[in-house]
Amino acid sequence: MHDGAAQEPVAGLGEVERRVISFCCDGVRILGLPKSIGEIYGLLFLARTPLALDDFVARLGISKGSVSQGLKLLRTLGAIVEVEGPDQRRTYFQADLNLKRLVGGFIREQVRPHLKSGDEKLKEIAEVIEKEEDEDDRAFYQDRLGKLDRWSKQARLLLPLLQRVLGE
Amino acid sequence: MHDGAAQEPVAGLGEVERRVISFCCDGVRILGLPKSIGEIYGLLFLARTPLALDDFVARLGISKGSVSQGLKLLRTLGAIVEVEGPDQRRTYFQADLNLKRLVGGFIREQVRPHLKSGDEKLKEIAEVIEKEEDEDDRAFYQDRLGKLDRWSKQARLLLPLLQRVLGE
DNA sequence: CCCACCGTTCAATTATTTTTGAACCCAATA
DNA sequence: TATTGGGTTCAAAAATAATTGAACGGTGGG
Repeated sequence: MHDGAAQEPVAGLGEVERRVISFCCDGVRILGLPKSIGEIYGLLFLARTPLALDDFVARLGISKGSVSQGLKLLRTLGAIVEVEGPDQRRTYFQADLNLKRLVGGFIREQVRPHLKSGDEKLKEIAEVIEKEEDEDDRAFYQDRLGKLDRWSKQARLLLPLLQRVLGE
Repeated sequence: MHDGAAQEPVAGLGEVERRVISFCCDGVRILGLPKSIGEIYGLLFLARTPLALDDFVARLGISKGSVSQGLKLLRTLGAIVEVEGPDQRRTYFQADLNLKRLVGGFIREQVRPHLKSGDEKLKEIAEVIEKEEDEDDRAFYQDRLGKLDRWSKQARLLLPLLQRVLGE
């Protein structure tokens, strides 16, 4: 799949920044998010003052569109938060350094919806199996579906646990 | 990103099979694996007898190359297992229905390597920070790096717990 | 009420990942 | 030792995802 090596260097940044940003890119990659998200979060994570859209464009060298979308996603995840800044007309952001909230946001926005739609699919499958004529087939399918149901339940059970363990 | 809807129908299969396979595709997608992996696992999950490479090619309508690679990955994950079959010359497989082993394999093969290389990156960053001249900058960077270190440790801590909770 | 500027949107482009299929290797068989 | 058939490999093609940039909407200041 992806091998974790070889990242194009990010221009106009100090070495620590470049490396931390690269680390964040790896991190969001594992979560299935695009690199630009990692760059934006990484830069903000190391920023001593709030940053606004144009700061990301200038320092990371990525487009306004990408930054706008990235900030939107990170905001809905709760990974960054809007704050006041020097220029009244701009929207400034700070990184939220609380891991618990970060994980919570990711689960809420990216994981739960999948589990939910998965559950609906399982229900539909159960209905289809009901209609199966052959007794043996029906029993076999029901057994297998039971497995899937249990797996899905365990996955859902896991989430609160996950949040608790990662609680700051 | 991906929205969980709209899957092209799989030909030559019963409705239950099609649906379960689609469910498996969603599942592996969440884990960041390609659709073909989900198709292969799904078909095998519903198979009453062991299947060999050509069975997957014929029933799923995907190429020999994809099936070969998919079986290889699923085998290293421990999600499927080689078994004897009617034709001595072929290699047959069965799905492993034990969730614990499945999760264990995924963590071992897909998660741990990332955490490991992440740790190495953090060590390198620490070294770079040491060289920072400015006292304030160094302190600030060290604080932030501490955060990342803690997060990385918590992620690693999580894995055994995960396996325990999902233990059949 | 107009202008200037910040941020959003989305069709087109670019980058990345996945799949294909033909060439190949190897073992079993004749 | 040639042949056949199962399985692997990998370069090329196809599919998918991410990024760009130009056009647009809205807001605050003049």
